[in-house]
Amino acid sequence: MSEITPQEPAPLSESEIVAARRAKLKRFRDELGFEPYGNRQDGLLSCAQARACFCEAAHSTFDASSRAAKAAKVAGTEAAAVVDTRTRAKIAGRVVQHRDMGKLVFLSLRDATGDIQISVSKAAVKENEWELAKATDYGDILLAEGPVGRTQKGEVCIWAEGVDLGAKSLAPAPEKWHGITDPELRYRRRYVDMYANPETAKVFAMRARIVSRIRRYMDDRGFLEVETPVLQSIAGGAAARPFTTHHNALDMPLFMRIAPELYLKRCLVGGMRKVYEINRNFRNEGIDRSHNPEFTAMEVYEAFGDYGTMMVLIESLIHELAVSMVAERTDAGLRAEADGPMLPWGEMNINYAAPFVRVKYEDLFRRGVGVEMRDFAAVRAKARACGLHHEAKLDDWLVVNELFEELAEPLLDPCRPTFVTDYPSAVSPLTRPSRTDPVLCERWDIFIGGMEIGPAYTELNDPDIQLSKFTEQMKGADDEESTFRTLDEDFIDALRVGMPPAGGVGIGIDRLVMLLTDSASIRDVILFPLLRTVAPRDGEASHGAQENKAQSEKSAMQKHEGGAHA
RNA sequence: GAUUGCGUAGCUCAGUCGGUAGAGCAGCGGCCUUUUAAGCCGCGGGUCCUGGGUUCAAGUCCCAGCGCAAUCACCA
Repeated sequence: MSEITPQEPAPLSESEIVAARRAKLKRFRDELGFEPYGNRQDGLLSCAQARACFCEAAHSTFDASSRAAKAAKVAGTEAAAVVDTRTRAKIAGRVVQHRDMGKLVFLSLRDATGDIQISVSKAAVKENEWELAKATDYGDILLAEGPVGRTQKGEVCIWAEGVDLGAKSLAPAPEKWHGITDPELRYRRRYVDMYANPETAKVFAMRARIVSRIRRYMDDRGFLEVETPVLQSIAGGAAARPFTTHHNALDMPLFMRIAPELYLKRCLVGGMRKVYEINRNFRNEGIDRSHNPEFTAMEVYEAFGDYGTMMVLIESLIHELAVSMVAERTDAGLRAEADGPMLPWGEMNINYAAPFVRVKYEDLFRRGVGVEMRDFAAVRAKARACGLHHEAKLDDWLVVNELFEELAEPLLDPCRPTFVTDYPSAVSPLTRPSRTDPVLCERWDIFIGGMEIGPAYTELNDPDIQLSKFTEQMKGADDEESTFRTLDEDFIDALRVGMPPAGGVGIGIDRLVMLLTDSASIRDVILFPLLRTVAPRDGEASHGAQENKAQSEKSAMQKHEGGAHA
């Protein structure tokens, strides 16, 4: 790896900007004696820490005493020594501003914590350091060391007494004011987006804290975090198309999981009382503002709980997260309102006050559709009146559900988190029917901002009912679906061993992060969202592209070999 | 998968009725020791997404394709 000798491959198509940067790299190394790709550095402060080092008293003491010394020098009198008690800081950051005043250069360096200005004076640094500061490009990573003071305009500034090169950047930098705005570029070159648009980096820092708070919340309540297979020979636990893959040595077809559900339930059978997994799922389906083919969810199961247990758990979790976001996002002028934490989401202002709204499916249906959902004649009449033309082909309950989605769901207030409870059994085939009314099942869905954040169930743990429902479901699957649906007999076996009654819930973490960080698209909260690959143009066949090609050829060969060995 | 919109310099964007391709930033050369998107003087930089077509002439009009976005469909 380290044996690659530095050289100038300089493809013909290279732009003059890149050529200029390469020339500088060479100059920094050969003439100025800097290592363009840096070395270990100890004792670095972050930009935010360095800014926090500023002390007004030390600054004014230094300012006064150095002015006195200067005056004394002019007057030719004896002066007291300059008093400098300013804190010194050593920082590293990417150059995002470069203002060259002649014999004084102002630079803004940026790291994940923010920006800090440094000033490099010709008189204060070594000759080669001065030349480096003069010639450095936007995007280079620099190190600076010196006292933390202030400029005449009041900006906190490190008055550099030493400058070093952390890493030379060869890439043309984005516009220093607008950053990059083209969403495609932002997703494809996220590493540029992250430094050019500090908002991006901020969202991902918030995401990390949200996920960490979720973990702490679950851990504090005695839930055990587990990890279950991503590669599954039967992709169960949800109705979705899986991605397919293949294990060479075992010569076995495999699926990427669409849900961890069936494995987490096995954990309950094994004796875990409370489990959760923050899990990446993969679903081979369309992409839009709230769907990415791989997404993060949290699934939770609690033995001897039910869907009500899960409601209390999730309501308080989301409420707590909202409270902490209000506290954290002071920049957005947020505060805890008397009637609950409010967070903006696009044009909306969502009120996370607990308790959340609760509405029964049947009641919402009555309000939205205007007829009783169990009165199928009235339901069908209404469907026809609404122009639901394929109504005749549908099962009664499917018509109910279509009308519900069309006419009742829009009644939900997107600005209030809402639990819709007690769905008809017929539309949730794998759910346990209600103890009091078998037409209904013990399930809720939580909606926030018009998005479905997740469902919860009182889990089905009767192996015989589970088996017959699975079988029934597979009969209804069309050809394409049935290719992916296989009866998970081992799971039925597990239920036969005996699974305690349980409540379970799945929460879409990406969507929750969208809401909490005011992000419009799921791609804004996923670091590297899936994009179509784009063929490199002629003359642009870069190193990376060739490598990729070589790699895919290699893996194709391996696959071939795997097949041959079988 | 369908519909609509967008694709112009490294980046952010103009480009009129079809008539020689523009600006700011970035880059290169010069000046400048307190700037805040610093400023001033000068210079270079284009596969107008790709391929066809119409036309004397296409960044601009038409067709097809590619990519992205939005909406819908599929889907939790």
